[in-house]
Amino acid sequence: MAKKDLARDAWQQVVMLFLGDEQQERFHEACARVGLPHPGSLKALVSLDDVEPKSMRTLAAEMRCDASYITALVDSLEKAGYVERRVSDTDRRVKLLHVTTAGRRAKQTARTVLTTPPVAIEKLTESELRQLNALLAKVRENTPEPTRFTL
Amino acid sequence: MAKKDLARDAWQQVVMLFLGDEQQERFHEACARVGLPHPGSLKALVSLDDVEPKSMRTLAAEMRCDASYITALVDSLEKAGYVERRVSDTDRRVKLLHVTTAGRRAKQTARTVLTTPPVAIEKLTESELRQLNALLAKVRENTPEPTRFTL
DNA sequence: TATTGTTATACTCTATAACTATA
DNA sequence: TATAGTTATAGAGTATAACAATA
Repeated sequence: MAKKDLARDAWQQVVMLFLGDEQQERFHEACARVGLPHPGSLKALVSLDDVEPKSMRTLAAEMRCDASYITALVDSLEKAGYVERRVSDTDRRVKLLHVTTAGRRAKQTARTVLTTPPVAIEKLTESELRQLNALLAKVRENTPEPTRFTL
Repeated sequence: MAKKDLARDAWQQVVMLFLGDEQQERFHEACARVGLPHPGSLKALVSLDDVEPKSMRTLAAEMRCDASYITALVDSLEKAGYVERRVSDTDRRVKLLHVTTAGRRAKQTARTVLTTPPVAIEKLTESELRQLNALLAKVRENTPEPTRFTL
């Protein structure tokens, strides 16, 4: 088989695995666990850095959604006590989003739910898992722009 | 590292790869290419079998959504000429969804878009790709219920 | 009476446009 | 004048409830 087809096959299997495991339902479960209303707000929380605050605008760009929606998302995050808006010292138009301690805890909980592997993966042997990890790590190293958010 | 953690790591990498590659945008692109209004209708089309017709109810159960929404999705698929509703011979309440020739072509187009691998995967060597494929195939063999839809 | 599919309707998620405050 | 964020509003996507036809 041509190399191109091998690559396509590999990705096809990833897609099917992912859709088959219903990661979408995982996302909803994670929302329920941390008490957030919808996946958007959770994605926003996960997109924020624990120590380096981002402006609303930056977050909107990263999430590729409208700024007005970010307002709504951050409202729910603030209501849950997971982030604080603080006016920037250098530009008073800008609001910086600080993740609170509770926010960090919530992220950790979400991370645990989202990265729970499907049973099929756990059935691999230890050495197979090591191989798989090594290959996936290599793929991620090759990724041009690193993932927008880190789990 | 414990085996459990290796499995979690592997899955975490899959999740990040998948989200990083913006498979969601892929889905929208595939919709545009085959002229369907939204991901829901494309997912419905891809969930249908080319030869074995399914009832609306069955499709609703598989897609885990309300029957009334299936009505809307199938409306758009029928408008695009990709499926036909045919009343069942054995139960006249039931409508069976037949994929048309144009529908099969559309599925093939969508498949091509959705399985296009991210560049990072294409950078692996041929032997690494073979290894990755073999491991992923093994994972999919272990999957308890086979994926709802096959790309 | 129970079930399949449809219609009418309402709710949730997300975007566009108009607005306020600051630069 | 241009930019950051908010508010008001509208649109898309999805569900719930009531309904018609068939079982």
